Amino acid sequence: MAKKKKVVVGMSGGVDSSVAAWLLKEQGYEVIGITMQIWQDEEEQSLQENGGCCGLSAVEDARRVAWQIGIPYYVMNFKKEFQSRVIRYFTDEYVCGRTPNPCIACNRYVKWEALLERSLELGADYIATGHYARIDQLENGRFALRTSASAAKDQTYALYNLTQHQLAHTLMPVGIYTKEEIRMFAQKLDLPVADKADSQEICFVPDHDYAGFIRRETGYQPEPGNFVNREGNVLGRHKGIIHYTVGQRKGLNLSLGHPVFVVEIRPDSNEVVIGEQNDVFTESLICDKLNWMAIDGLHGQERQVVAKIRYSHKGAPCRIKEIGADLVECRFFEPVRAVTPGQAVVFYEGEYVIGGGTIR
RNA sequence: UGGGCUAUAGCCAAGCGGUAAGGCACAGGACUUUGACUCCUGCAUCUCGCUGGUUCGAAUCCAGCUAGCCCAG
Repeated sequence: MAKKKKVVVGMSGGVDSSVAAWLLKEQGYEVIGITMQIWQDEEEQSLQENGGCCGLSAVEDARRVAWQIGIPYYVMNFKKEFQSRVIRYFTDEYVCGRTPNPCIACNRYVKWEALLERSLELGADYIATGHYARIDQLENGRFALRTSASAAKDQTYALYNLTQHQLAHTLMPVGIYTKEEIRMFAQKLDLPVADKADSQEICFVPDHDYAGFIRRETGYQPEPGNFVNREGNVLGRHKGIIHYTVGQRKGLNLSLGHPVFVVEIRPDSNEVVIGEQNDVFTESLICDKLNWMAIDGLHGQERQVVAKIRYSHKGAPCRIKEIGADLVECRFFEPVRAVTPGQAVVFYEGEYVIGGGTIR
């Protein structure tokens, strides 16, 4: 009798990963539940009612779910990895005038790199999560993310940076279902987390004050500077570049009679450039730190793809081509709003992620 | 210290005797596993620079005062 494949499921305490664990058990895997402790202080559980994707309310909920489903459950400490690969990256990027996406870094380096390696060491064959995405092995032998069966809840964007090795050892059992279906599973199973709200906001900044977090975390003191328009005229004073991102309207405290937006952040001169709605649209971008998925590179070829430039972007058709080593230019057919340095751009062909990079 | 103009919420600004539009900003909420965007709601009631007066009734008319701007000195 064939030995059961062993899967470690990362359980956040939310509905999705809870149902994922159950689905895998139903499918005949030997399932082990793990919650990754990544940022909280143990005593800090009090403020956890809302939880993040990685909250610690988390542990209580996940433990109960695991017990209910009948799988072993453990908590593993990944604070060190999270600190160096997510929090430091996050604060560094803002200080440099860029806008990081911590979830993407967390996925690649913590949820996968760290959890997968430890799981493999423990004899697991796969790790699994509750992400709304699918993984297929293509004819060319490569593994690629495929959009979730329900377009309304697709999380491939945040996962574009996974490696071939990581994808080869990953299962995402909820990717073929809709959120509603997952909740129904949870209700039928009478899981305590069936009605838990979706996570949102940066999990390690529950009060939404990320600038305050950067100050407390690093001791960095934001330096006030000028808001300028494209002609270089000073429009007002800003609170320090970490408070802003391209496309931002709120919080500028600029009353010019009509809405204005951040169009550029200049860390060297400590200026934040302000423009009109139109000024925030551009028709091209350049990205680096590429990660190829369905293909292993462009090899000098141009390709027409659909690119998403932020998590909630519907995607825009464009043409991509290499313009240097680890450098791709992306030209959109129609201007896109608020291309933001530091954010990821992810390329899709049909339902597959072919790759992506970091906007520079 | 001659003449003229203007003083309405944080900013801009409607209003022209009948019981304070709108925009921006701001706040709260929705949306969202990042930051944003977007949407919804709220936002002048011993109130319209101050003090009096006319009137049933004034931000709107009158007088004086104060402040700022412009022209002439």
